[in-house]
Amino acid sequence: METKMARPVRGSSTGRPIMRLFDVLGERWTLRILWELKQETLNFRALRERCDKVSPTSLNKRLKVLRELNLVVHDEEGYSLSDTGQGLGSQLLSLHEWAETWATSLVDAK
Amino acid sequence: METKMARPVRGSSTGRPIMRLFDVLGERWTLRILWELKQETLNFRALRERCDKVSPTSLNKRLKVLRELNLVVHDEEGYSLSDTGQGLGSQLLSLHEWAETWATSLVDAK
DNA sequence: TTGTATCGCTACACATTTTGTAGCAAGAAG
DNA sequence: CTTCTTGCTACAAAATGTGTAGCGATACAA
Repeated sequence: METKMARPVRGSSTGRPIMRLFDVLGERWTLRILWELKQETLNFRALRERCDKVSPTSLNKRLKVLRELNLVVHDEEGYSLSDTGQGLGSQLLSLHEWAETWATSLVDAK
Repeated sequence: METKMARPVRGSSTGRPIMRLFDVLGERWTLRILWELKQETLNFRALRERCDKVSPTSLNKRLKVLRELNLVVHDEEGYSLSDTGQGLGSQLLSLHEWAETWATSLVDAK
């Protein structure tokens, strides 16, 4: 039984899902891509615009990985989060809420 | 009123906290560092070991940013999450739970 | 057929980031 | 003094990311 999870993992060779996840999310643009796709389905060029015109090279690299990991799907409508990916999207939403309070605390600390 | 939040943000110039967060978390090792510090206070060298011997150069760069953003603190005991950072740590814990079910779904999809 | 437009994506050279090794300076303890 | 551990820096090589131009496929119009 071998899955995409078993691929070489940067930083940790245990193959623990959380490490694989940190790996993927730690690559530039990944979080942002998931964030934008959480809001709506977008085609390649539109997604690029949303992500501050990330280079198509990078975008395509990320999308390829995200599709392999079953987080993003691609159909005639464009790119969107898979059912699994939606779960991760929700996590990002709660991260967003946390970030708002964090920002406030930073301001207050001034 | 100006905070560390206002610093140049890779990918987005709006300065929205979530974008700043994506920025920081999207740098290599940041998520892992937070993860390890969530478990316990560690000194520089110990933290390095936990993070698969990340180069001291990278580790120091990350720690510097995390301290500036008030997520990590450094005292005689070593490095640890700030009160604010703990909040982020909890998010990672729930990310961990999600990752476990994700892994299962990947295996099943095989 | 021949245009025109849009799509996903690739080529490639340049720029930035990350890595690995070595080791320094400061402090504690003998 | 020596020896040990600490946080951290220097620096060159390797890996990763960027920006622009544009290709091949597809769709629709003239």
